[in-house]
Amino acid sequence: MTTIHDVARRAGVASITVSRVINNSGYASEDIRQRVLAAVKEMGYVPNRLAGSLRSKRSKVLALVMTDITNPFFTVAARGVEDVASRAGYTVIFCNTDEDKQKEQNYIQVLMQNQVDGVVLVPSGSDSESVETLQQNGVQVVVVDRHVSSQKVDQVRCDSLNGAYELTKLLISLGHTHIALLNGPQNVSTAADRFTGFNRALADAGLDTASQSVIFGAFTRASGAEMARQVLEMTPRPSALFAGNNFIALGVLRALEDARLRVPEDMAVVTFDDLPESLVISPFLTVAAQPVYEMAARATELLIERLAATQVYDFQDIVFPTTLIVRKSSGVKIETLK
Amino acid sequence: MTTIHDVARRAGVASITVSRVINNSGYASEDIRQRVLAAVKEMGYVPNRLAGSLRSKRSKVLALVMTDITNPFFTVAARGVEDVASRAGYTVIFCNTDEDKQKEQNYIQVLMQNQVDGVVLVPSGSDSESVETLQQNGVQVVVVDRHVSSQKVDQVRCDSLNGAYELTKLLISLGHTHIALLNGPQNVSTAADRFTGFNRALADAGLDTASQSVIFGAFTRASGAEMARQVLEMTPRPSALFAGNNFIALGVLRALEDARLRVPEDMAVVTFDDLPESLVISPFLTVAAQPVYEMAARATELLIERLAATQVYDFQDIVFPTTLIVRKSSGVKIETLK
DNA sequence: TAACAACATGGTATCGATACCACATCATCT
DNA sequence: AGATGATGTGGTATCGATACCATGTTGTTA
Repeated sequence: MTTIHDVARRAGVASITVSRVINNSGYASEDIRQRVLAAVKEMGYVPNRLAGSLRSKRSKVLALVMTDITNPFFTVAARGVEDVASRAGYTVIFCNTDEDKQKEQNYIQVLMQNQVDGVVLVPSGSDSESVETLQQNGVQVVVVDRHVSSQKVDQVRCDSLNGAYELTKLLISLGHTHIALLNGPQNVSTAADRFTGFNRALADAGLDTASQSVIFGAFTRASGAEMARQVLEMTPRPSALFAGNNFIALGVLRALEDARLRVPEDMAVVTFDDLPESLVISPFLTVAAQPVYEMAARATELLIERLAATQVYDFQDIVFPTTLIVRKSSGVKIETLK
Repeated sequence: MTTIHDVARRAGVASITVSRVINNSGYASEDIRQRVLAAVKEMGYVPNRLAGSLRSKRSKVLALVMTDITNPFFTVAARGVEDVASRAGYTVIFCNTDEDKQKEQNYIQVLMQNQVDGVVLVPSGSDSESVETLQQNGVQVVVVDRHVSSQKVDQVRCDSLNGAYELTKLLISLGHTHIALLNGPQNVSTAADRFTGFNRALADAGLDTASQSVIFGAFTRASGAEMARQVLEMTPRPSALFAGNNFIALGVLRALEDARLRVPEDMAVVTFDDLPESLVISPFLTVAAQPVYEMAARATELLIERLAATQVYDFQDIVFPTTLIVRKSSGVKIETLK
């Protein structure tokens, strides 16, 4: 393979000059610039970034560690990260942990070994172990979507508590008194916050929180369907279901269809996260929508700012608001039906 | 950051010995092995792979360059690649090209700069430009799913032609004489092969191929819906639709639902690729299923074998058979209905 | 016109690991 | 006993780029 020295020899300059030209750093006369670029082209020179990063101690690579690539929520987030990163000259590596702590830690190790400059992390749990591991190794981190206990890291997320509060309040205002929350894992902050918001809305409305059904499962279709089946067998059966995220909602819809229950006539349904238009028959789910793209983009900006910064400064905790979008799935006022 | 030299000093050995211990290469007495591992642990040593790869000229990193990460087809393929790769000690980087030639080339450049050892490539077109670029830079390649014109590369794919032939033959045997093929891009080999298989089945049955509707679009839900809408306005309207892949099928189903057409009563539907159970209401699509996981795994094995090989050998072209799975969406014999 | 900044280019050391070679020691075999 | 090969350890050069420092030229300003 041709190296920077080969190019330099061909162009009749020093290798450091070639480096300056291809990186647009330092000065270079137009004459030399042309000669170098010509040599690069003729020889099909591809710079070896390993060597460069080794010396400069900056790899210009970021990683997005997320829990489920197949979820449109994270697909959109990935675009947000990549757009901002590539604009700043960074490459992004995508890692999928499947909500598995072990996989997450493995990836963290591999990323550190490969000297990534920074990590956008969607943690699989609420502890800050991965965050600390990275920081101890000099890798910058931003936590997105989910909150971790550490105070010493930038965090960007949505207001799950308030979103859940609003969704629940809506259902209550429609006359529902028995609502089931089909949630994600209890140790994930978004699930915990949605649980809190749910309870608070019930309490504020003077409803008994103890008599509501709350199930903690996983943020997957399969878990959503399974939790819905459990709920349908309860007596008395809830009149409304609150799905913890988009995938749980899809599972819920499937279980309801299997049980020949209509939405919203037989069962009201609301959920977190909007689904891209292409994934659903037609938009009809009432949701607390999160500005995913903006969240991911903002997180990446924070990360890059910190990488560029010459000194340390306070960690930020940014919370985006959710937007309540009322569609058909939440139904109309129960009294109206009677 | 602690380096291998720091660890060596702490353990009272030479750095090369540390290298041997952590890589399990060469000899090391039990005593020294313990001392080194203890030092590694105490100091939280994380090897710098950039340095190692620079010297050894092997990064132990592979890349999977695919066209649509959000398609379950590729999600499964990704697992196939990763499983085989990690078993052999390789890390995998995932790249998504969105069927965009430019993006593909950009990724290829970045991957070469970062010295990946090999690439599993799902090409966005049928030319072999990316393959050649990689090979010229000493990066091994295996082409998966889609065929490229080059003879000098390992290729692994499914028998799209025969799969399409069987699906079409099935529709014909059910009495359909006017079938529309809603296909992917014409310059993608799988779409082209399915087109050929489609035509061959029609010809073999003595049907006029010219009078059938064939539309080339994209392998997406949106395109599937759009093509279906076009077809529904035709006179005479086809009685069966052949979707070029799973996403096109989902778009088709949506368009049919919007048009209040029932499947299979009002319109028979068949497609390529099976969908994971979790994505559909209930398995009811008649499909030509492809062994995606096996295909991806086999491709990765070929790649790794070639990386381990000490000499060159003939390139392989492996073709997996498809499996016809008949479900409800293809309907029953038309005469039966009358 | 002296002084100083901006422009332009190169020499050399170095990042952190491993390749390669060298050199002991020890057990085993004829 | 000497040869042979497996075992065990280290010294030094090197991968390909960039950091840092040095040096010369040109233009500009007081």
